[in-house]
Amino acid sequence: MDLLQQWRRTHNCGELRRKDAGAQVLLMGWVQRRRDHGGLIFVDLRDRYGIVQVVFNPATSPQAHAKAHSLRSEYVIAIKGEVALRPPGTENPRLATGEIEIIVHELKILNESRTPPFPIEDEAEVAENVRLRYRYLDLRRQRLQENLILRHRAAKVVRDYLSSQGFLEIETPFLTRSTPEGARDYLVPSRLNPGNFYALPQSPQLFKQLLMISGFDRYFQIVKCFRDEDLRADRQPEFTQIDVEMSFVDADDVQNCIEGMLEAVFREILGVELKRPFPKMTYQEAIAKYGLDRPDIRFGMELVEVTDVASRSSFQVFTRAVEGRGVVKGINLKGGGDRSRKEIEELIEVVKVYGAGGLAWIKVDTGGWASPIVKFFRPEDLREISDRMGGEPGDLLLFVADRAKVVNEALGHLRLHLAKEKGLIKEGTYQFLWVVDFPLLEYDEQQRRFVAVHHPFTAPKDEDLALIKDAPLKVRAKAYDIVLNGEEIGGGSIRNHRVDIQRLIFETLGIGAEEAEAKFGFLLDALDYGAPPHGGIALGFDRLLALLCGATSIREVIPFPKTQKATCLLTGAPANVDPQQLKELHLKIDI
RNA sequence: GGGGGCGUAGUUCAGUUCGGUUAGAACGCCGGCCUGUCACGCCGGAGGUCGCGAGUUCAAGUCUCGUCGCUCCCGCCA
Repeated sequence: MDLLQQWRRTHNCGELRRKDAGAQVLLMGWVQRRRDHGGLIFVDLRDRYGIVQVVFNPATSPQAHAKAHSLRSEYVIAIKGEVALRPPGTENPRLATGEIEIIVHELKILNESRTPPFPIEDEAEVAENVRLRYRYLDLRRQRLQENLILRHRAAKVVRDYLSSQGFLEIETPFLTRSTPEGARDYLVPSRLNPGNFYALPQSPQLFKQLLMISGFDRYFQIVKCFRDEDLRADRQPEFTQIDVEMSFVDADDVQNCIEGMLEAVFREILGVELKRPFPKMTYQEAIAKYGLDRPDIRFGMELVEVTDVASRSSFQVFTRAVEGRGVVKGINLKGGGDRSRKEIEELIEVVKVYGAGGLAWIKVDTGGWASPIVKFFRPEDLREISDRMGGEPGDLLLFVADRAKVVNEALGHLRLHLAKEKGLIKEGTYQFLWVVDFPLLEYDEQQRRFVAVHHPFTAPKDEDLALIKDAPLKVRAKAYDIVLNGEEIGGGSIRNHRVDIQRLIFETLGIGAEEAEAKFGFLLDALDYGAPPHGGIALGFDRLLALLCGATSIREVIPFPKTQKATCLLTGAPANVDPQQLKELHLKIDI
């Protein structure tokens, strides 16, 4: 192996072109591939900028050629040589540098490499645990390099845009206090305060509100957040938010600002011009028509309520659901009438996941309706259902009858399932949607109390405030989610800046005055010192990036992600610690 | 906490139904030959705790039970 000494790169591996022919260059990088012809040896030299072919010719430099014989994949080398046009007919149009090659005069082997466990190529499909174990090698692959480069660029667009709009990037603490409500906290024991713990923030929510109270007016941060909950393809225990807060604004101002930011991101990163303003839909409409609070409106197949007609049937599944204060809704799979009974039965599995007991179906035929359940309906009722759902011959009508929540979730997901299966979703389109007017509260059966749908600092709509005592579930919040292609990428709200209303909300949530004082006293105090009207939003940066990259998991845009059990296969975290460390922290393990 | 999928050579997989010879393939790796390749080619070779542990059996990669890991989903995630 050789020392770097005074050798320095003159170029990277991706930038040399025809016009550079004749130049003396010094390149460094990794051996992507070696093609040893015995005489000539070709090496594809790789760095993050690209790949260039270098040629070892025994006639040019016998020493370098002899040395090149020992090169292997992923060796780190430096070469001095001359840029030459490739001989006619040997250009490689698949390489950006494919018109030229480097005739090597001198070779340094800066480091050797064990044979990598998998090839450093995008095409290599490697099990995820292997990739994570050797993440530093996985990250050498072009695909992930591009993802992280895109991540950097997107973050910069966000910073530049928000800065141009007068926002200040201000850091908030990671070591903070645990607050009730919300996700499980990651805790950090305090050595100096035995028995006490910090919590890593689920989001900088309260700090950004405090910054508004301090008068910073417009704040943002691209910031890590921590939630100790179970993982998913789009959920990691630590993830990144674009966190934004503004003073003297209402929901429209926040939304408008975020639209501008996303417009800049899509323009700069993808070259896509977004249509503005983004459409808005109330939560109520989203649930009614799409079954989910994050509708994918790139295609139709909307849910249709048929509870009233269903109640007139003698089909017990329907009538019982209606009697139990449930609902009956359906979707129309256009042209789905050619599905076999077995194929329809398979769809039951899709809805069962969400608690639905089954799936009723009716095929619309030229002559009428075909289904095991038509006999329970009067013809005029079938006509009514079919018409309401836009049924035409060849269509398949699918129904779920149950509690509203189950029906909506089951059909909402079934709708997505069918659309993906039938290819109804046009790839490469970006359909944004604001979902607004979320309910402020929902009832938690387990805890037997009201809980905040968004978070406890969200303001109720002015006109609904009076309902809070008598009909808390009817109170709508000044809360909004931003949905992209059916995925929630962010959510926010206007906050309670008046302490009386904030106290009222705590009270409604069953947080007594004493508890509120103990846990949120600092916020209530702050609100009491001239808090301006304010609100904001937080966007899931990883999720946004995954959509921008076309990745199916946010792990593809995170350099060192955790597994589904929240472990790091690279470092082995989490791990045991030295007993001495525990002692210093006054901790005893009890498992 | 629950349901599904996967786990066999360094990698990706076949073999597992219905137990039966020495567990195969491709790529990669090692050695040799090769002066215009770029998925170089040709010849030869090495490489396996079939995730792990019990059990059934004359015999287990294959069947049973348990367990571990990765993954998708439900619950959970204000």
